[in-house]
Amino acid sequence: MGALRTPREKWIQEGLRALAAGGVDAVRVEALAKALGVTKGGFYGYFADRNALLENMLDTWEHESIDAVLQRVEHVGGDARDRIRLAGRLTFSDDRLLIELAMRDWARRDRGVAERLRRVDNQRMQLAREMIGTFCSDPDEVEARSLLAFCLAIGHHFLAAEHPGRTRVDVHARAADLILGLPHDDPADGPSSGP
Amino acid sequence: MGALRTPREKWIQEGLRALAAGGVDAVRVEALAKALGVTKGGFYGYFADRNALLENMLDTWEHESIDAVLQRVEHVGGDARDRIRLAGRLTFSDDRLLIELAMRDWARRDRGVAERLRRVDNQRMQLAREMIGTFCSDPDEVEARSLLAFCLAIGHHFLAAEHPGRTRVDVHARAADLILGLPHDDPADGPSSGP
DNA sequence: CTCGTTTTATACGCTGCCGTATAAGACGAG
DNA sequence: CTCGTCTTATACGGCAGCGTATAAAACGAG
Repeated sequence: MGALRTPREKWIQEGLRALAAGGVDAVRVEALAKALGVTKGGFYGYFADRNALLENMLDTWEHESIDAVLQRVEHVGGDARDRIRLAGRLTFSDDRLLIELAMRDWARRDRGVAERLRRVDNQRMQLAREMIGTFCSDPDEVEARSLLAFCLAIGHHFLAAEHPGRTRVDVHARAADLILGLPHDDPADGPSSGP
Repeated sequence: MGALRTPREKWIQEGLRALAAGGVDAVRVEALAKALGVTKGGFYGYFADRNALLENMLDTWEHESIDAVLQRVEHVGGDARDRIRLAGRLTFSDDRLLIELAMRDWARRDRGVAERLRRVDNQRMQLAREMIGTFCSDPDEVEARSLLAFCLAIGHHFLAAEHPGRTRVDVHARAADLILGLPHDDPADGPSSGP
């Protein structure tokens, strides 16, 4: 048997890279081939057409998004607040983030993509509920805080505003503390410690 | 002089519609022409090329986004919390929302768009700061709550997760109350009224 | 009505992309 | 080395979109 010089996975991987960089419309067979240093000759041996590649990209992404992150968070110890922060860092790590954002935009125009995203988001949301439920007893408030956590994690990447005199990281951290119900001293009070 | 049968504004308007429906890549001269019931013949009398149309679309959007909303909110009375909710409803009203979301995705890939979005978002964020500042004294917390307000308003449109037993509207309202510092009775307590 | 101006339709060449067909090349078995 | 198989390159036809050029049509002034 001959060797697989540029196997299926390469195409999918490159497809996800193109998706992250330029959205679905940037996933073009001939462009991927050039990026891989080959021509599209071999492509149609693995995929019926461009759409089949897109489906495979979605399968790969859905699988990895759910499994890779959730398992790691479960096998780690620590306080619920630490674990939800870890989950956030894992699911929105640099290499996954751009794909994530492109998927969300894609999902607004394609029902199939929206369905997959719904499955992934529901799993993540459930994780958030469990974590937040450990320190918040009102179920309605747990749901609201979970929604906020998610919207903060995603939304701040779509937000272009600046924070004069502060860094986005600091503001984000403070916002996260608000969601997680962690108190801060009011600077109008004394230098430290509350009542 | 002959009459303008399909003036500049028509092309821009149709361009924004296409942007909302399918993203930047869906803004195609010939497609817009067909949607307007004409051919692209007249297009190049108004615009040097497709890119010129995109620039004009951005100008129009930036101008309307800032002026239309901010002025209306200022000329209205009422409590700060009501006004920030009105601002949210205006800037993310149905007709503007889809354009808004498409812009945010576009901005991630085009520095010029990102710059315009930054200007718009900074104005809106400033409004949020002023509103929230009326009932929150710690500047860091004002900033964090403003960020949360914005992320909630934008982010929940990118979120596919569901809320079993609740509606998104209810959860969103509860989350908004959290940001605005409005208390809710804990259902674990008695049927009503706190201490 | 006639004419000139303004606006639109039509036709063209060009590029980029899709999917197919076929030839060339790499690789391992024997 | 030779052969067959698996993989890739090349060539093709087709479609869609851009921007240009030119002809046709609408419209208002006189």
